[in-house]
Order: sequence, then structure tokens, then C-alpha cells
Amino acid sequence: MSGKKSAAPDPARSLALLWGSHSKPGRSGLTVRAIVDAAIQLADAHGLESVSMRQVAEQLKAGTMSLYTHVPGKGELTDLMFDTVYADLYADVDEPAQQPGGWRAGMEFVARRNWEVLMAHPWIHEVTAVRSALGPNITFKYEAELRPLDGLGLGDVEMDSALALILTHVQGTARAAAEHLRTQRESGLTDQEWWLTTGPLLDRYMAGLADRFPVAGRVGTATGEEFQAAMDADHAFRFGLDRILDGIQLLIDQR
Amino acid sequence: MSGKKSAAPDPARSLALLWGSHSKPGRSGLTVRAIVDAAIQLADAHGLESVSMRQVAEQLKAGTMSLYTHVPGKGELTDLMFDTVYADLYADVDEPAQQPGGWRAGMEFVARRNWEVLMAHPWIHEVTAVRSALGPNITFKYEAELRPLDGLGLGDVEMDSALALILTHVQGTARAAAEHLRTQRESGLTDQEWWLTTGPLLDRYMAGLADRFPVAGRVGTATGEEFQAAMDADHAFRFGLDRILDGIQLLIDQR
DNA sequence: CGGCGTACCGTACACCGTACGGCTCCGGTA
DNA sequence: TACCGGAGCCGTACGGTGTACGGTACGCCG
Repeated sequence: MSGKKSAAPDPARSLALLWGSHSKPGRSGLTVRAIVDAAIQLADAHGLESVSMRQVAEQLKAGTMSLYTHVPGKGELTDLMFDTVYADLYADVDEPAQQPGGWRAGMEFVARRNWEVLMAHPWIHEVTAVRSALGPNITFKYEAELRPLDGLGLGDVEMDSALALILTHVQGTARAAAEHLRTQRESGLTDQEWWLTTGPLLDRYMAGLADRFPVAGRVGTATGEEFQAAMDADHAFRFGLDRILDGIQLLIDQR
Repeated sequence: MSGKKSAAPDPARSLALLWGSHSKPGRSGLTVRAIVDAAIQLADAHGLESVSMRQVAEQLKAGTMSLYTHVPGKGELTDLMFDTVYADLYADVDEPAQQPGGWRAGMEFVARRNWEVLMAHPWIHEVTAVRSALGPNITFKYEAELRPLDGLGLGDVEMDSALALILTHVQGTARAAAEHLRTQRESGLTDQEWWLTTGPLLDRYMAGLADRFPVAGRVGTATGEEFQAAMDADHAFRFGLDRILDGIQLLIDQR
């Protein structure tokens, strides 16, 4: 990771790439689109850390350095992966706004679609979003997701804040779930199995401290019993979304 | 980054490390505590990507491989960094619960303290939290943060969910802010300067599409004018927290 | 004073991103 | 048709990473 020295990512080039056609093949058929797709496929299957220029090139039966003809560097490649993954989020720019059930159903739809994409591509959490925030698909997404909130009496800034609040919740919850799934998969142990070996060990360290942490003990045990880990994420998603939408409802009522 | 093959992180060893004393020096004064502190210092100053075993060792004037006498590997080191950074969050386990103003003030205090830590150590967002979730400081934190919610009529599971909701919001918002600051620092451009060069370019790509994205255009412009980037994060933090607490209030009222 | 456990660390290996320079092939023009 | 410039392709090399392995040297205990 000595990539720090390639200091100048040239925003003009990045933008052109993001908004370009991606499908003009070179003489060996190599395409920006193909490169990005291969990278996404790799990330979906084996995690973002196994998306290396060498791996992507091998997948495409191309020389490693050939990729650099189409893509300035790895940073821009991940930017493209990010934007691309959001390409088919909504069939139509009005799909969220047209959900039956008003703004609340619209935003629930938005949350659910984002949740699904995040679950399908857990590596998204590891890429920094800022630089790709101006890609074509992200722009489309922003418009589609704002529309259910339009015309409710909220100010423009409030609309943006409300959407950001919802999306932050979805991302954060999905991220926790992804991390959980990943560690589970890596250890090869189910949650119960893991606790079976770890619990007693932990008890030894916390012995004597248990009375200092009564609430944590009680609540931790209760949540542990209520959920098997898989459900936990879904519950957190629903619970938080309900509270947030209630809060936004209150704000709308005040307007 | 070929660390995938070190497959067995031995949870027993990790736990012992997390809950151990960290201050038994070897014959050259090397200590777990010292190693972790050096790593944190490095991450604070130059980002997590510059925390390498070689860098940490150099900082301590020790050989690279000497670190492995005290720490099993880099993964465990980052786990320790994570737990350590939350060591001094609260002066007392009742500090949040004792804030004047009831549960709401308590949770605002919790949110603010978390916000401050996240802002002081932006690299936390890049480390996976799950594995250190059982460290001593994290356990203490969990207890302290649950207490303001105890005795309000909420169920145990609801208490956990409400806390998670608040913390997820703080983390997500702080993460966005950190990413924003980072890209700004790396490009060396202020937000205005950046938009001055990028805006016109973007307009060219979006020309003709502007009428397809009326809401995005209007809202994006409004938020852009309202905030200079620095304030944006603070606003998102406050707005979201207010909505969330309103939503939780509603739930409490129903109980 | 021997011996041994453990802290320390030098070297080596496989992997990473990518700078550089050479090769090959295609399209356009003379 | 002949050529030649530029663009696509890619082999090699450099400096970085985490860490396995094996050797050195210190301090403690009998």
C-alpha cells in the first residue's frame, strides 16, 4: 500500500470516466465496463481485499498493466465499482415516490432497496463514498430518493437531512450485519458455537465485575436470547427505521 | 496484504490480551501498552494506513519482529487500539445517567462523547468493531450508556435497540464527516475551490439532464449554500439525533 | 557457574500498486 | 501499396506490506 505518492487523481479524468460510455473495446476486447464488472464479481465472491489489479487482470485473461490503459488506478476503479452497483436501484426515478402509502411508504421502500444492495455487496462499506458521489447513478439515486419527501412542507435542507438520516441508519446497520456475517464466516463457527467456547472464558475475566455491570448483563443476556444473530440485523433495521420515521413525521406535523 | 493465511486468531489469546495488564515490560522495556499507544499515535497523526508493524517498531526503536513477542499479529493490535481508545470515555459508569435533564439529556451526552472520540480518532471507522466488542472498556461503555435508558418502561431488547440506533447514527455521521475531511485534506483544496473547478465540468455532463433531476438540483443547491462543509456534519448530527430522540420518546410514551 | 527459557530481531517470501519502457498492431495518409 | 505514428498491451522492477522461520543474546534459577 505505497500508493500514497500517486497524489494527483485528476478530478477531470475521474469525472470523464464516471460519466463515460465504458464500452469502447480496445483491440483485445478490454473495456472499462468489463474491468469494473470483473472487479465487482471478485469483490462479491471473495471480498474487497482480494480485488487486486493482478486478480482482476487474471480474471480477464489480460496482463496486469493493461488495465491501466482503461483506468487511471485502483482508486478510480473502486469509484466506478461504487457507482455501478447503484445502477439498477430503481426502475424509474419516480418508483419510490409512487409507492402506495404516502411519503412514509416511499421512504420505507428507499430504505429497503438500499438495504438489499448493501446486503448483496457488503464490500461497499469498505469503500470511501465521497469521490464517487457525483457519478451518474448516484445522482439519479439522489433525485429518486428525495422525491417522496417533496411537497410535504419540509424545507430543502430538511429534506436532505431527513434522507441522509435514513440512509445513514441503513448503512450503519447493514455494515454491522456485514461485519458480523464476515467474522462468523471466517471463524467457521455459528454464533452459538462461538459463545459456547468464548462465554466461559469471558466470565472468568469478568468475575467479580458482574455486579458492577448489572444492566449490561441483564440486557445483553436478554437480547442474546431473543435473537439468533441473523434476525438481529433485521430487527435493528426495522426498529431504527420506525423510530426515525416517527421522528420525521413529528417534524412534518410541525410544519 | 497477504495476511489471509494466518487463519486462526485464537479467541482465547485475544481475550487474554484484551483483558490483560499490558504493562509487564520485557528486557528492553517493550510493553503491550507501549505498542498500542505508539500505534494509536501513528494512526492519529498519519492515518490508519500508515500503521504498519515496521512503522510502529521504528517509533519504538525496536526490531519489527519484536512486536510479535507481545502481540500475536496486526489484527489483534488493531483490536487493542479500538478498545484502548474508549478507555476514558466516561469518568464514572453513572456519568451519562446522572446528567441533569433525564434520559434524553443522558443520551445526548452519550452521543456527544462518542462524537468527540470519533472526531479525535477518525481511523476508528476503518477497523472492524466486532472482534473487540468484548474488551473491558467496551463492556464498561455499554453499561454506562444503557443506564440512562433503564427504568423508563422499555423492555431490555428495546433498550439495546435504542442505544444501537443512537450509536449507529453518531458513527455514520462521524464517518461521513471524516471521509469528507480526509478527501479535502488530501486534495489540498477547500470545498469552494473544489466546486469552482469541478462544478462546470459536472454541468457539462449533466447538461440536458438537469430537467430530469429538478428536486436534486434544487435541494443540492440549497444545502450547498446553507452550509460550509464543516458545519454540515454538525448539522447532520444534531438533526438526526433530534429526530431519533423524538422517535424514542414516542415509544416510551406508549409504554 | 552452567543451562535454559524467553525476549529480541535479521532475513526471506509472497503479495500489493504502479512507474517505466518496449513491443505489436491498426488506421490514415502519401 | 508502403509507411509510419499513435495507442493498446504488457514484462520487469521498485518499494512497500504482514509474518514464518531460525538464530542470537540476555537474565534468572538451580
